[in-house]
Amino acid sequence: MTTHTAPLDVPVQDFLKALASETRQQILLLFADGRELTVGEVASCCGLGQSTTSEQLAVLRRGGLVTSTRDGKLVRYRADPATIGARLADLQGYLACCCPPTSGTDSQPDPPPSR
Amino acid sequence: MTTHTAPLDVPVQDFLKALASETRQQILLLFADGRELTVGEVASCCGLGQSTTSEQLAVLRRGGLVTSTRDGKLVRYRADPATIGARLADLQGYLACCCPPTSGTDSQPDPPPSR
DNA sequence: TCGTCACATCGGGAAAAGCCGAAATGAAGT
DNA sequence: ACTTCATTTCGGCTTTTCCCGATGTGACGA
Repeated sequence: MTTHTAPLDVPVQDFLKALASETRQQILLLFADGRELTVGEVASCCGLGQSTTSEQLAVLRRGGLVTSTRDGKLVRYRADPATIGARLADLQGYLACCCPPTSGTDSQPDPPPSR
Repeated sequence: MTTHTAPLDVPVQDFLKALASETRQQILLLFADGRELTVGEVASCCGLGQSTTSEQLAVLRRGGLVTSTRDGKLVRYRADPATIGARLADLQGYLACCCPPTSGTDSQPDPPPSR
């Protein structure tokens, strides 16, 4: 019942870690509107090395943000909306223990910043 | 209007970075149910040094997850549900460009995990 | 089989994050 | 004014993350 201090499961941790990088955020945006991209395409779009891109995509995949499939000698990456939604819901559940009655699902326009 | 690759604003970045640390996740759980805690209390609960705890709490505050107020010589920290909700909503909006129709806005308790 | 192309994995160097103890700040109380 | 106590800020060390070039792996075509 009450969301009693559960240490936040690993998939959600990987989700957050994957998201907590400006480079990976940038990469993720390339997959907007269900676009599919290869490693090389992502690399040249971001100006990153090929190996770096492969690694970052692996982190995103571990975080459940993208999936990959082989297509010949290419590997196509795309966003994984289902898992993203699931992780997001898990995160909300985790944070619910801290924001009890605030209708946490709603979007507040602009609460005055504290600093 | 279409979710055109917007680079994710800084407050949300700070939110994600604050959340992407096991230590800070653990700290955050201490504030469940609207509990208020001082730096020293958090430190002894987590087994961290006081200076470390102060720094981590500062990161959480920058991320909009907690707020602080002085109370005499103590500083009381508590969760900031309003800002948390707002950042969460921003994050959902950001991710919406990748998860188009997945009912990402809804908070369902138990979506079957994909792994 | 051999070569090639796309990607993954492997060392390694630079930058950032995490943690600590020590010193500085701020707010009481004496 | 001085002391005390909680917190913050300051060096510094250790660990992790980020990025790269080089090497390994798997798939295709000649």
